[in-house]
Amino acid sequence: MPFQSVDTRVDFAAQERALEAWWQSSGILAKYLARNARARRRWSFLDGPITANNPMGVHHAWGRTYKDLFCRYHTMLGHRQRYQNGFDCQGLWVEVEVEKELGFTSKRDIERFGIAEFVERCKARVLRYAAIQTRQSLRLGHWMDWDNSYYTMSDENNYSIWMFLRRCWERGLLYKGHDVMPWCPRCSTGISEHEIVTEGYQEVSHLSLTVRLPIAGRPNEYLLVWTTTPWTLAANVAVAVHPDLVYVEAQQDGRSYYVVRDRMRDVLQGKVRVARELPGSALAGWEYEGPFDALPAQHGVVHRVIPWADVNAAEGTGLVHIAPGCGAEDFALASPHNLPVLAPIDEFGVFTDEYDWLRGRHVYEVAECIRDDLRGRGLLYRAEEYTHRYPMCWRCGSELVFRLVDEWFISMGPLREAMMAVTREIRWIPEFGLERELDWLRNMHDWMISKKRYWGLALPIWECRACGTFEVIGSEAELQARAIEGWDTFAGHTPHRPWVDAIKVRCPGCGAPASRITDVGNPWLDAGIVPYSTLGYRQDRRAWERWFPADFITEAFPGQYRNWFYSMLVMSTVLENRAPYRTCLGHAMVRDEHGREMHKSWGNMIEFNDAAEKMGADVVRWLYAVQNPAQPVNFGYGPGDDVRRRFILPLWNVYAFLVTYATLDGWTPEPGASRLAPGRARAPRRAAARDGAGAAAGRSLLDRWILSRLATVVATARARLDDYDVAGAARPIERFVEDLSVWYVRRGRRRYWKSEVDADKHAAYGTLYEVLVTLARLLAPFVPFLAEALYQNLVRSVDPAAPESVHLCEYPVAAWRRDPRLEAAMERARSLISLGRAARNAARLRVRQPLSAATIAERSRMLAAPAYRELVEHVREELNVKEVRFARAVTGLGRLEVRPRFDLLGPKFGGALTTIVEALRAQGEALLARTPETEPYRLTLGDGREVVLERAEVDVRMHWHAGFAGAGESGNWIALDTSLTPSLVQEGSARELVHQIQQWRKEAGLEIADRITLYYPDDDALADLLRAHGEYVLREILARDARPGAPPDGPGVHRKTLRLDGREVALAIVRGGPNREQPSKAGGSRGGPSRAESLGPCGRGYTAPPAGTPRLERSLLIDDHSQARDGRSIPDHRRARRDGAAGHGGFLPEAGAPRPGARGPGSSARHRRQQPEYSRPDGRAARGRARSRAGARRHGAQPRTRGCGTHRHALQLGACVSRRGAPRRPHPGAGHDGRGGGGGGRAGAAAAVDRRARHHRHAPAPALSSRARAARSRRDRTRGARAASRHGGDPRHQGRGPRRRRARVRARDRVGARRPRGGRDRARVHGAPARARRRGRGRQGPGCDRDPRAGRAPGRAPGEYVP
RNA sequence: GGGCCCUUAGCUCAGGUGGUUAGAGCGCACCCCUGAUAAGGGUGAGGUCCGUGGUUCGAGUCCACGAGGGCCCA
Repeated sequence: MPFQSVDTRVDFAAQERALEAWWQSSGILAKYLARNARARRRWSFLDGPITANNPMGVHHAWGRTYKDLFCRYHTMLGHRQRYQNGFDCQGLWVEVEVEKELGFTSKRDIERFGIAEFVERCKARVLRYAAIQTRQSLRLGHWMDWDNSYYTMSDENNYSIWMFLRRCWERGLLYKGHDVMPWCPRCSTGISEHEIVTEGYQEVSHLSLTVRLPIAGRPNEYLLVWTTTPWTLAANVAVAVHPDLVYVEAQQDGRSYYVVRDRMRDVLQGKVRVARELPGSALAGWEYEGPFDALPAQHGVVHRVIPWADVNAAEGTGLVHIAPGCGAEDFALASPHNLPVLAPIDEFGVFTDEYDWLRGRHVYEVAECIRDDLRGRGLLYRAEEYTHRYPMCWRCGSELVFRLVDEWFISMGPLREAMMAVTREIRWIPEFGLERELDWLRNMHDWMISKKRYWGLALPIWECRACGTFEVIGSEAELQARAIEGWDTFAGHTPHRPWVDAIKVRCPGCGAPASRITDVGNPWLDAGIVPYSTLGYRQDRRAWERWFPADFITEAFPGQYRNWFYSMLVMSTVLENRAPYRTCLGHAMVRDEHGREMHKSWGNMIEFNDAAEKMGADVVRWLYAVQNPAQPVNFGYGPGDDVRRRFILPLWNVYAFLVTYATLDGWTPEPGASRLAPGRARAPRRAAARDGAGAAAGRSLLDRWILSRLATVVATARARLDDYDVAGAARPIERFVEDLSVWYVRRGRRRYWKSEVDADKHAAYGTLYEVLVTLARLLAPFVPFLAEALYQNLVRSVDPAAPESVHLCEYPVAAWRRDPRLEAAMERARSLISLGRAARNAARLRVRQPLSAATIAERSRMLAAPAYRELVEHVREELNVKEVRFARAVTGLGRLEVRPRFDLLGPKFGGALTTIVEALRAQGEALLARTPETEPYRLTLGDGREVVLERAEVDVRMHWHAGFAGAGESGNWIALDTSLTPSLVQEGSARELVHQIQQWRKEAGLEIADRITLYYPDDDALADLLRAHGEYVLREILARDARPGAPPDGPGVHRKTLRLDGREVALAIVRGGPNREQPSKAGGSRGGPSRAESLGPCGRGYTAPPAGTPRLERSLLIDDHSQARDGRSIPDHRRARRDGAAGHGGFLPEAGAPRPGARGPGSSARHRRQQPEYSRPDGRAARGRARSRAGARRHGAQPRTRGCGTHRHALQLGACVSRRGAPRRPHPGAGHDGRGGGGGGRAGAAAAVDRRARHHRHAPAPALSSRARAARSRRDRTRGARAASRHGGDPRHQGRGPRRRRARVRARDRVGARRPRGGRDRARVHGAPARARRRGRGRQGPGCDRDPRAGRAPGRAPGEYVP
């Protein structure tokens, strides 16, 4: 059965939905889960539970991509797994959302509503969102055993925590503590320290009071204290001073105020007089009258001044109001100073009975009353608004207060060392995770595990009201055994409030009935127990051991070092003193595509469902896969589109290419080839043997190269995935796909087009097929949908016996022969092609013009080996030359010039320089030839002396012989023979004609398969061209015939005057015409020589689509973009390109004729007519040209001229690239970009000349005139200033010149001449110490005369550097 | 105040254990190709690798100090 046709314009999201449906209907997921059910080797993954409280976001998709990827990878390796997903169910975050649903504002609402009903609502919400998240995860392609997810609200999870707490209690780690802690009055709960994250603080404005407190026994003397929380004054018991700071007694209006000296001017308004200075220690021990001594709670409190080292003089008065019941630091002072602790507010933030007139008032609303009361009693010094950062409730946004509470804690001190030891056993990725975790452990406080809420773990602590004894119940069985009442109420319910609260047990101390404390547990207990609860620890210890510890966990690391990673460490250390996981991969946060945090309110949040539908899940996954997990990812539709264009589309197009041509050729893989991916796990060796089995005969070097690359990338991917390095695997795969697309397929294309079916074509199909099938398996864990789409068509459609899904296959092994030499040689060939193109660019020789030869001079002579002749053939074809030769040395193609660096040698040799210059001129080439690459030059002077020149101290440049243009890099050169023979020119003209007619065909609206007849002027020189190349031309343009003379009138006749070789040629094409032949790729001229081959290098092998071209091919080939298919608008720049192509395809329209696509009066074609020097005989494609000219006009540049012009036939083109250089376009700096021209005028012009001179890569830089030097100096100042302005005007940045210059030097090296040594060498000033040398390097070049370091440099004439 | 991390092109980022001339994508300029075409390719411009000092034959990379930013803790 043949392949299914492939659309290159696939809707990936729709395809993903279809595949998901197919997986569902075919039960593939179930088969995947069962695939390794009996495997001996296990891989244990433990899922960090996702909070099932809202739909999942794109940030969850990052971790879920990792989770799914590694599970799939290990599945394909044949490892048995549990595939269990987890949902986090209990906790305040769920309560908050349910409260919102019900419109509640406080805990009282919940109690009125009924705890039982409220808890049921919480459960229902969790189940609802768990289902939603499950669906979303499946959309992401996240395959887990979704019917077997764990829920932290399950009985097993809760009872496992009971077991853990019981163990803590038995070890004496559990205690009830009093603490002053951040408290949310609205939620009526304490907020643990690690819940007050940075975002938990906000800028708010509070009423701040400065209060004077009368000192006992010192009439008219007052302590001045300052507070931003007036309500805490009611609980004041002390004032703290720093014993070592200097305080003053300041007199004002007949009163004395004590305040720290440094703050006196800020605190005291108006005139003051300093009576004396005294250390804080002198104040300590003084007693004073409290601000609210009349309140019942304050009865008997003696207010004292106490010393405290943490007092500072940065704000306030230097005297700190202390209320131990209202602040954590204050509370810490209570015990050492024996201070009473007053707790003024209840759990709702309301003042208690002992606060008299404040009783019943809310802490949020008393600031003004307190101010007024103090003012009325003459104690207020000042009141003002004060803005500061203040902690807020992370759930409801209410301001937190500090409150004295009873809470339950696990003491961490005894666990600290053990936990740190356990932590060190774990592999942390990124590595700094270890330090972060250890740092947290070093600093961790006792863990507060209680919360005064409703929906959560029922802490199994039963406390006796009578005697205060408490105990911890460790299991449901124990609870039943111990229950003395309430069991009937509880039985049949989950261990949650309110049902479990009904149970009473007998106090072991006094025998009285003890009740459960009403607190629920910290939710991190719920998540931390899962290495035990989900693996059956309580049921079967041996079964548990098979999965414990987890091989791998992964979550977002901000937060989890102190949350999930941490709570698992605590619980596992207590229970088993073992690490609960072996490898912990943390990843950073998701930000928007501009790097900003995502916030709903900022409008830059992307919903997961939107991302999946707009980008596709594979794009989302790949975007995460290539990301460095340690760095925040910038997520958005822009980056998603990058992924699509960069990776997904090229891969898809290669796949479509194979399928299209294989279908046309009727090619199918050999029977063995489709068995590449068996479904059952097998020993790696056998898999390896099979992966390499397709190594058929007839494979070209190109085939062997791509298979070698494939083997390399497969090996890399496996090694990186084994090391939990996703990006390390994904990035090389992406590079491989690029190689496959832009090199293997592009270079190999004609092998698929050609008519005959031979071994080479089989090898081409077989190789590309093997690569793609392997890629499908390689990519299956990364992009499961795309991989499946490829696999289903490439494998399943031709081999029903193959595994049903790519996800049931084995992961590929690197079985093909790796040939590093071949890979290196191919790199070399590609590099030489790139250099050759650069040379063509520089010589203004478009690729369409064939040249006679290219000559390669290679340092290591890698390509000259007979075995690599095929690679040379690629070079030849890509560069469109008739022949590639090898030269022993590049010196035969040009003259190497060795020039001294006057700026460096001058200071070194002084007057002797002239003899050195002469010697260099005389023996330069010989010197280069005999000096090994890494050694300095030893130059013999005329008088017989030898001097040693560092490689940096000379410039080496290449002057190509006339008729050559070349480029080199790293000792490898390629030179093009630019001489044109009439025959070459004619061949180029033929291709030019074809090119123009092809454009015309498009413009005329001809279908790609339409046949035409060409009519041409009888007496024109075109006849010669057609005589020589007619067959080629006709074939290319799909013409049945070319006829001299005028065409008949009638429909389907198109006339046009083309511009060819500087002449205007009036042509006509007519659709249809006499039927001369029916060439057909599928069945036509098979057996004859392939068109591509018969044409030689200039024939690009145009094979006509057959008469009955199948629909599938047409969908791929037909060039009809007149309508956007789905109504999407074409981006402007693309439309411009399209219009440009249709409107003026490199020829001149007839005079006066309106041109389709012309865009207004300034359009390029008209401009061209008015500026004949623009006319180009070669008719190069005009799109970019038109744009560039438009751009040039905008920038006021002159039209460029071309020296070769219409006489190009007769010219030896080498003249254009002779040592004086071809006429050039202006240097971009000379006005195009508005940069270099600066202020215009003479200086600007001189600067432009200077730059242009330097742009002449083959021309030695002229010694600069003093005027040019001055001009450059001015220009450099401008540039420096501009650079400085980019850096906020910092003059340190002005010396940017050297960098720029180095870049220019490099560019020159590449194209024109090469100085075969490193830039670092250049800095090796003889005898100078390293540091000075580095400075020396930085000194050369423009801008250095303003370099503050320049004065320290040995002298350099500013104009002497060589650009 | 302590710990950890970051700072490389206009933007976003790569750059094991020190080693030729620091790279990619996007953007920009120019060009090519027109059978992957709502594409593709090439060439080029653009860098004080945050700064200073040190170690070293050699530092983007190692060390110290400093600056700015982020996270965590106090």
